[in-house]
Amino acid sequence: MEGKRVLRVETRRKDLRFPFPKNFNQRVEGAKLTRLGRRAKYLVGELSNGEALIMHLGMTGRFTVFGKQKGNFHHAAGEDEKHDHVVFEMSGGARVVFNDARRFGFMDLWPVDDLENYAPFAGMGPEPISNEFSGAYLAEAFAGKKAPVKAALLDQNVVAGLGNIYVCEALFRSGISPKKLAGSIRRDRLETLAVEVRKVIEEAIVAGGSTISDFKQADGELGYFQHSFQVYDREGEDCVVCAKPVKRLVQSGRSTFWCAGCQR
DNA sequence: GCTTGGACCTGATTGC
DNA sequence: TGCAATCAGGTCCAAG
Repeated sequence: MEGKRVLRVETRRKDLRFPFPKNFNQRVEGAKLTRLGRRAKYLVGELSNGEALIMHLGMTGRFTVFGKQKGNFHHAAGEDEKHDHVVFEMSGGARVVFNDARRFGFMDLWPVDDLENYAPFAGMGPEPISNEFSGAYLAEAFAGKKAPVKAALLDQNVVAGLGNIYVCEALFRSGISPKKLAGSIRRDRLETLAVEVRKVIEEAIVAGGSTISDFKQADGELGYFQHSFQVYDREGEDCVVCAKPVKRLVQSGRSTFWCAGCQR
């Protein structure tokens, strides 16, 4: 999409998780997408008309690129078209289709020069792969926190962009119990945690993400990081380190997978 | 002010 | 086989 013009936008329903912003199609059509970036789990497309096209995949959202483009990204029609909710027709012939069965994703528009005041971004923590994120940062962010470290790492105001899978994996690699209160973890262990969080994210990106049921990359490829899970979705299986069974518990309504032998 | 849990919506899986 | 219950990668908001 980057460098291309949005020739036409087709919204096939009036809302996703939230209603589309007012006059969404008209505000996007005709604009050139000058830069496509990301903040946490939000995709941010900067448009030539000064607005930012903000897109979130929710849990089951997916963008697929159809049409001829440098010989790649040429695919047959999607298998579940009833969940194709938005179609962007780009200059150059590509069709970018947003599909989201569960409709937890959404799209929004916000002035590019005011993104720091976009509500979800205000107060958001640093990116886990940025220089700002470190053991020292975690010590400061966790100070006085009585929530379990699992819940604290999922809080986007602490660190931006970690989800349930990667928090479970990072805690396992760090040897830290998900039940440990965030404010009670020693500084040296937070240094380890910061390193492992970064490594998990970087490895997952290289592997093309995690496909549990329906995630696909833009070219239709599946992710491969699920083959590297050490605890996530492995309840009852042997821990890869100590062979004790991996446990599951529910924290703040989310499943946590962990090893009681390795994580203290 | 901080933390938890329900709600949002659909589909796949499990159990009766 | 068929139906109901449960669970799922995220985020927001009300209640505690």
